[in-house]
Amino acid sequence: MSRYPSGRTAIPLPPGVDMLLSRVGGQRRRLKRGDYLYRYGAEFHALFGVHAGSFKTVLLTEDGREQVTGFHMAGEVLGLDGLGSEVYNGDAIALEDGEVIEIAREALDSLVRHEPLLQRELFKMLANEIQRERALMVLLGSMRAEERLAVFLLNLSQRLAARGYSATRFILRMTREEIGSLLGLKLETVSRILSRFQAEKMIRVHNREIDLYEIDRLRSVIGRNEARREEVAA
Amino acid sequence: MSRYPSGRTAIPLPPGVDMLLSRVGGQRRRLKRGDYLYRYGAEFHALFGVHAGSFKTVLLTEDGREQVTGFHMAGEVLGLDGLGSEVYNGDAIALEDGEVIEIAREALDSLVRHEPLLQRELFKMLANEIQRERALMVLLGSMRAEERLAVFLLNLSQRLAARGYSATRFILRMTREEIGSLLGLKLETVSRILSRFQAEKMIRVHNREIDLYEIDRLRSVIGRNEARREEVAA
DNA sequence: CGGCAGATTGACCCTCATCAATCAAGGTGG
DNA sequence: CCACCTTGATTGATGAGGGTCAATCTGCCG
Repeated sequence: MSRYPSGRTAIPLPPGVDMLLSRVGGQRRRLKRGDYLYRYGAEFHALFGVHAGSFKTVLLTEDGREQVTGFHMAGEVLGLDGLGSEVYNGDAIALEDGEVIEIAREALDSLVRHEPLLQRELFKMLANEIQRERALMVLLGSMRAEERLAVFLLNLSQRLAARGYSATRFILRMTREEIGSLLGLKLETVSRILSRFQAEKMIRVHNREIDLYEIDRLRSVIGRNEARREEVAA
Repeated sequence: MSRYPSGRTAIPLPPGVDMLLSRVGGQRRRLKRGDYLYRYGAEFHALFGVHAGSFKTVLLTEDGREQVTGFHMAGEVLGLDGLGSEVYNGDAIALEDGEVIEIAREALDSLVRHEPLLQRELFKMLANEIQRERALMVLLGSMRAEERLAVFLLNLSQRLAARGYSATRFILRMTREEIGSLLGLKLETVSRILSRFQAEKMIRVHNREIDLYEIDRLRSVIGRNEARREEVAA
């Protein structure tokens, strides 16, 4: 289960993504930090498998609000929500230089028709996205700031580890403001709580560099408030 | 495109749902208030089209949190997120007596294989669910309590109107606590804000009965805070 | 008629937003 | 190569919006 894919970067892809890319992977595209992968309202023409770098997806509302809906790294697929509609429903922006593989809608459509397995895989990916967002809803709806940050750090750590990177030492690719936007907090709050975690010796923060010293204690931050009502059921 | 599927109540179904039900609709099932339509972790065997009544979907987390993820009425389809996995990922519970139409996975699988249109429809429904949840994320992440309730009331009103019911007068099928759970607020806050809206003569509340007197003012509650930073772009 | 779940309202307090000052790190142009 | 400027991060002081605790009220059902 634990592998050290060393190499330039031998990234273990999730099986579904792997299948998708090997069958319908097309054009590659390089992006520089700040580049838009796609924009809100643009015609949906392809999914994108992230090959290198990281991205944020942003949702814009009519009334001028904007909110980060996720950070995405190698091995993840962007644009899924466009599948059902004709346009992209938000922006996707590179947080650093990166590269994606296009999965053209056409190629997808025709292949999916003849490949039940692939079709199943797509449904699964859509469903996973729904799951991911529900988890965020719970976070936004019921967690206090400390818990949100703990979840955020642990989630990042876990995803990086799954890709063969260190689970305890990594670089944040996004600003405090972007983190705050995802978590429903202001950047000052994000900053303060990271500092607090550091003061409590659970982590070390220096700008974008993060060291997780005590993952267990970090984990125990989650749910250390809020009435735990059950414990023992009648 | 617009059809009025008979019945005592002429409920205009969304076209996708209509198609789905007419092609793969199977067993009907009656439920009483409080009954579970499906439970977290149960094997996924069918989607459900709501034919009458209303339901709440609830997400449960490992650490004992639970959160309402949506309220659903006639014409909506439940269980979509199970498509990609083998189990249901939350509970669905009847808020009042109701009836659903089962769409068995088997029937679905085989028919979808030969029906690109139906397949497309399913993708669209999944994508819509993602959209719906993103909207909730923005609500939870960036709106104040008043705004959340305004959005909630307007959304309910609009969905009821789309089904042929009054847009200005309706009965809430859920408790204050359930509303709060969806909106990330405590029931006391929900109650207070409804009272405030009433004091400002925008609505009338009496327990579960709601009258929307001034939909426009209610609409203007949304976004009447929060720095509107652009207005005129450079 | 009594009991109970749900709703309302009040008082108080805590968390987080807001406003603001300072600091650190890059990038750029001289 | 260094001074300058900009962007992002940190930290403090203050206050408001909701959470929490608690009392009361209202239907509703047995």
